[in-house]
Order: sequence, then structure tokens, then C-alpha cells
Amino acid sequence: MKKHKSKAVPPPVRGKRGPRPRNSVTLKMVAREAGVSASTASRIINRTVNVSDELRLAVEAAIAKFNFRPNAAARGLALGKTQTIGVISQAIASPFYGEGMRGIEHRLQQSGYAPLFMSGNWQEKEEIRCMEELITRGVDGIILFTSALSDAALKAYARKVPIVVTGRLLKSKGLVSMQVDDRYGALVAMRHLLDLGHRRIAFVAGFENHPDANERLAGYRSALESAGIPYDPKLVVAGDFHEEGGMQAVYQLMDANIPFTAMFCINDETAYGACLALFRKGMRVPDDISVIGFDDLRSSTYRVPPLTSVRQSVQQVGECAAEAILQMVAGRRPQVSVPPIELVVRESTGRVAG
Amino acid sequence: MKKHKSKAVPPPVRGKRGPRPRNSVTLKMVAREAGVSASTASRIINRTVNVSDELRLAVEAAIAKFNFRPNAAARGLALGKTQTIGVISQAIASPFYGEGMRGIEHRLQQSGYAPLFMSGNWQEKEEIRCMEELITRGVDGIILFTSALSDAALKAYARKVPIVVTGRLLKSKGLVSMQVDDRYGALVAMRHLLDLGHRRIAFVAGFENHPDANERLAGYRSALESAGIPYDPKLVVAGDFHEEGGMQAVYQLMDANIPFTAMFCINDETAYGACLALFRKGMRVPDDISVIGFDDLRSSTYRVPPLTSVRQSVQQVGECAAEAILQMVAGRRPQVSVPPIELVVRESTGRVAG
DNA sequence: AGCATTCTTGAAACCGGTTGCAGAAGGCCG
DNA sequence: CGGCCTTCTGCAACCGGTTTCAAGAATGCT
Repeated sequence: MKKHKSKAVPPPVRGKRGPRPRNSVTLKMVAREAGVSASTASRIINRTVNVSDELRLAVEAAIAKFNFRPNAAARGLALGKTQTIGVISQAIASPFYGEGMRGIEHRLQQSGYAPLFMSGNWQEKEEIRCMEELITRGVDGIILFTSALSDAALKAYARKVPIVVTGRLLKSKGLVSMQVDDRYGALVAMRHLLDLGHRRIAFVAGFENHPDANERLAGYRSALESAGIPYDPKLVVAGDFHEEGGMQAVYQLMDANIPFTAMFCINDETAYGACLALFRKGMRVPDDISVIGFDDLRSSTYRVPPLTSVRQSVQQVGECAAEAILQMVAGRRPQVSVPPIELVVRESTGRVAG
Repeated sequence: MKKHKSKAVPPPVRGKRGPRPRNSVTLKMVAREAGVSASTASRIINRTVNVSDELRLAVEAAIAKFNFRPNAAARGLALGKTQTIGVISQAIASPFYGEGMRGIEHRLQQSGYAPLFMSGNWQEKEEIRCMEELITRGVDGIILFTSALSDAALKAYARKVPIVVTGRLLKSKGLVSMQVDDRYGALVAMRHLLDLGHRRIAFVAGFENHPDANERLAGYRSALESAGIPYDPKLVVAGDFHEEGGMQAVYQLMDANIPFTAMFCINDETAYGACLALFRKGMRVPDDISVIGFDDLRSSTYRVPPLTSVRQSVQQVGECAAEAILQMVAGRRPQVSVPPIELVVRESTGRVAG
């Protein structure tokens, strides 16, 4: 198996290229089958220019015959884009983020872009790893469905790739943010409880200094103020955005003998935990204590009793975020909109016990 | 800077290449900065061969200086692999699939492979679309976390890319399947209810002919048989694997005045729905009716009352699936293992009312 | 009919990496 | 001190598409 040799320009030596297992059908094969060049085939596939019907049909037949699908890596390399949107949420198994991802997936489906989901698990370091990974993979845009990164870090990344971030307000080149009106949502929740006659309303917050939590606390306070009820810091206890935090909050309040007739929980998961702890303490919801959540997760419909909640449609937030990033990668300035906030009254809230 | 010239082949015309916005730093730039060729830089990055410390340090410095990250598309094209595992589940927002994906994500994290999640929504057509998309994108392997595809279709795909599928038993080249022992799980659940003295036990099934559902039904029947209790088909009602189905099942049973003291639900979500419907009918769980689920979703811990369930650790199934696909892409034959089945007794089941 | 213009089409450059091959450099031995 | 072996390193082929450029064909116009 001897190869000849040339002086100035050695001719292409088509040696076997190592153990590279290629089996897929390539554009070139399709083109040969259809009797055209690869360029023409490419143009037909992408409708880049007009081509005679005859050739078009020949190529389409060849594509069908071989069941040809262009290699995404090659296309991505040539085009400099991957038709992929990176999506970083905090936990893939969480019902909250699940609904958001579902919204993103749904909106992206019809667009030819595919989502690439990763989870930051509320750790700044992990989130950075995700960002680097996504950028390496050449995603065309990134949605941060809530983020643990600093504003400055976000702005820096936004210079490399279009970014949409939810859960904060931040304006910068190549970056769009979407914030739901947490304060107003909290106001709506509180108004509902106040209308039912509650005066001693506990608030189960999130981690301290979490922006969402602060806004909702502000709404809590302003609602009390409007109703002429003095703010009692003893009624505000920290949580962790999860069931565990809701449970601890109830234990803490009851063990300290702080009286209350209703609880406003920072999110539905916290409310679930609160309900369970109340159950353990022998309190009935809503007869003894009313409980209201925030987010209106799908599962809240099926709690026993079904949970009253402030609805912000996480799924719709996801859809809006996807819509925005699509606008951005298309080079347009996106119209950001957020879904409306509404109160969903179910059976975990009732008139204060007379 | 004169280049040599050849006759037949016209010299490369380095024309401006249209409006292609490239901004990223390339291997070539790094190599030039470090004073080596691109090949050497590549070899250093991939540790393909030994290189003198001097050059290694120079290249590493250049990489750090430019914050260089190799372009994944180019690498994927050259290597013919993408370091990506496609994962198809049925619904990204479902707690069941969420836990599975979490397991997969967790196992893959430490391996250098990234998961690419897509959802089939229980539609064969959508699942095919996902498969095609994943293959186009050149994923190195695919995990089907349950699948609506036929065995034959699966085998066909397995010839193009390594596949791991959960929820069925199927052996073929390039394909590994993982099935949990549904029948045994059902047996465990039933034994628990029987031990508590229940004799009239309803079974809320899934869709008809769903393999999991059939296996669990078989377990249900065999448990009854061992206990010497005749099988009463009126106690078996169809569900849909969701809350809605659980609710309808309860209504159907009670409207038909079929007496029962316990319910075995095909999965936890169904059990949630059943609990709610029982609540609506004024029945208490577990005082009047005991309810047991299957899967032990995380949220079952926080139901009111906390749900007794058969645990198969969906997350661990995900981890095992990920482990298996990693073995396969590495060219090894995987050792498939599935997590053990165990009964988690909580508060939704109790002694039959005397 | 003759010339300008527009359409089609293919050859080859290019995207940014990896890698076979071979030449250069250094080490060891007789 | 020359020959043979290793070890490093660079050139250029390649992965599979897209796109520029230019040539050839077809059409339009006077």
C-alpha cells in the first residue's frame, strides 16, 4: 500500500483517518445521487436562491431516499450559530422551575430553536460553570430563569451573548430583564386576607435579602398600613422557599405563642409545608388558620384543601422570556411583557373565626 | 510574505467573507500568542502527547490570557462526537420526570457530558421529532426516560446511536433497557394494606394496556390471590396517571355505591387526586379510607396527610440510566442495575375501621 | 443580430478544531 | 563521529456543511 510522493505540492493523501466511525449520510452523497454539486444541494435545502424545479425535485428525492439530515455541528460551524437557546434555571425537578421551563420549551418549539437546559442549584459557582458551558457550546442566546449572578457579571456576559433574565430589573446592552410585580402580588394576597377579616397575619419570607422576598415583604407591609394595622415584626419569619421552611415557620410561631389567624407564604411550596405543620399541630385549614401562597403551581389545585394563591403563571413568564430571547437573536429589540397577576381563591382561606 | 504557486490549482483567494460576525478567540490566536502551531496547542489542551514544559506553560498562559474556550461545534465536527447525551422524557414540568431528569443531570455532571432535554408529551409523533432532532444534533447517546415508541422503532434507532430506555424490557444491539419491578412494587403496596386489615381495596389503574399499569395490576391481583380474596373487577377503575384520573376514579366508585376501605393508586399523582375527591365527598384519609401511591415523589412527604407510597427512587433510576449510557458511549457493555423497591409508610394508610 | 443583464450552477475557500505523517532535534550506542 | 531511536513539533488533510466568486446559460433590449 505504497503512496507516491511529489515535490512541491504533495497531492492530497487520502489515507484512512484513524478510527473515526462515520456512518451518517452527508450532503455530498445526496448531491451526487441527485446529480448536482454540494453547493446547489445546500442552496436548495436552505432556499437561499432559486433553482430550477427539475433539480429541486431531484435533490428532494435524494434527501427522502437517504433520509438525510444535515449535521448540526457542521452547520453550526459554518454559520456561527447553533439554533440553540441555553436555559439556566435553579432546579430541574422543582415544580416552579418546571413550569417555567415548560413555557420556554413550548414557545421555542415552534421556532426551530431548541432549548438546552441546565441547573444552577442556587449556587453562583455552578451557575458560572453553566454559563461557560453554554457559551462554549455556542448557544445563540441564554435565558436565566432567575439567577444567582451579580448584575455586573450579567452585564459582562451580555456582551458575549444575548441574555434574558427573570426576577430582577436590569438594563444593559444585549440584556433584557423581566420582573413580575411582586409587591403588587403581595398586596393582592393581603387584601384578600384582610377582606376575610384577618388582622393577625403571619408572613413566611424567603432567605433574607432575596430581592423577590423583599418586594413581597414590602407589599405585606404596605397592605397592613393601608388597613391601619400596625406592623408586628414577630409575625414575620424567615423561610427557604421550600416546604421545610414553611414547616419551621409554623413551629416557630406557635412555640413562641404568637397568635395569628392567617399566613401569607412567600410561595406555594412554603405554604405546603405550613399546611403540614399546622396539621401536625392539630390546626385545621382554613377553619382555624387561613393559608395563602404565591405562584399558583399546578399542584396547588390538588392539595387538600386546594390552596388559595396569587397567580403569576410561571409558564407564561417562561413563554415571555422565550419570546424575548427569540426577538433578540433575530436582532430586534424585544417587547417585554409579563403575564398579569391574579388572585385564585380556593379553599385554604376563609373568614376569620368569629 | 509570498506564497508558492502551483499551476492547476489557483492560489487561495482570501476574499472578505461576508458579514460573518465572529468575535470569539480561536485556537490559532492562542497558538500564535504562545509561539507554537495550532496542532501543538491542540495537543496540549487535549493531553494527546507529551510536550515540553516550556511550551505547555506558554500555551496555558495564552489560554488564560484570552480566556480561550474551544468551539464545541468545531470540535464536534472534527471528532464526530459532541459530549452530549440526549434525554427524552414525557413532560418537563412533571414531578415524576423532574426527579428522573435530576438524577440524570446529577450523574452526567461529573462526566463531562451535558444532557440535552426534550419532552415527548406522550405523543409518539412528538417523540419521533425529538429523536430526529437529537440525532441531527449528533448526540453521543440517548436516554429515553419512558417512551411511547414501539419496540421496533427503538431497535431501528439503536442502530444509529446508543440508547437506554426505561420502563420496558427489551434487548437489542446498542440498546439497553431498565425496568423496575412494578409487579413486586404492587405486591408490597397491597401487602401493606392487607396487613392493615383491608379487604375491599380499589385499584386506580393507568391507561389501558400501558405496560407499567398491567404489571402493577398483575401485582394487585396476585396479592389478593395470596390473601384468598376474590378479585372483583368493579374495584378496578381506569385512571390517567394524573390527579384528574384519581378524582374521577373516586367519584366513579362512590357514585356506583361500590364499597371499599382502601385505594391503591398507580402513582402518587393519581393518589393526590383521589385524596382530594375523597375530601370533597366528606371522607377522611386514613380514618375512613386508606390511600397508597407509587413512586414516592418528593412532594408526597408534604401532603396532608403525608402519603404512604412505594418508593422506587425515580432519581436513582435516572442516575442508573445515565450511568448505563455513559458506559455505552465509552464502548463498554453496561452493568444495568435498578434501585431497590421499598415501602414508605406515612399517614395516609391506617387500620381498617372496625 | 449584438450586447448588456440576470439566472443558474459548480469549484473552492472557509468555519475552528483534530490528527496522520514526516522532518527536526536530541540521546544513545558502537 | 555517524547511524538509529525517541521525542517534539508543524504542515496540511479532514470533519460536513455554507457562501463567495466567476463562468456559462438564458433572457432582455435596441
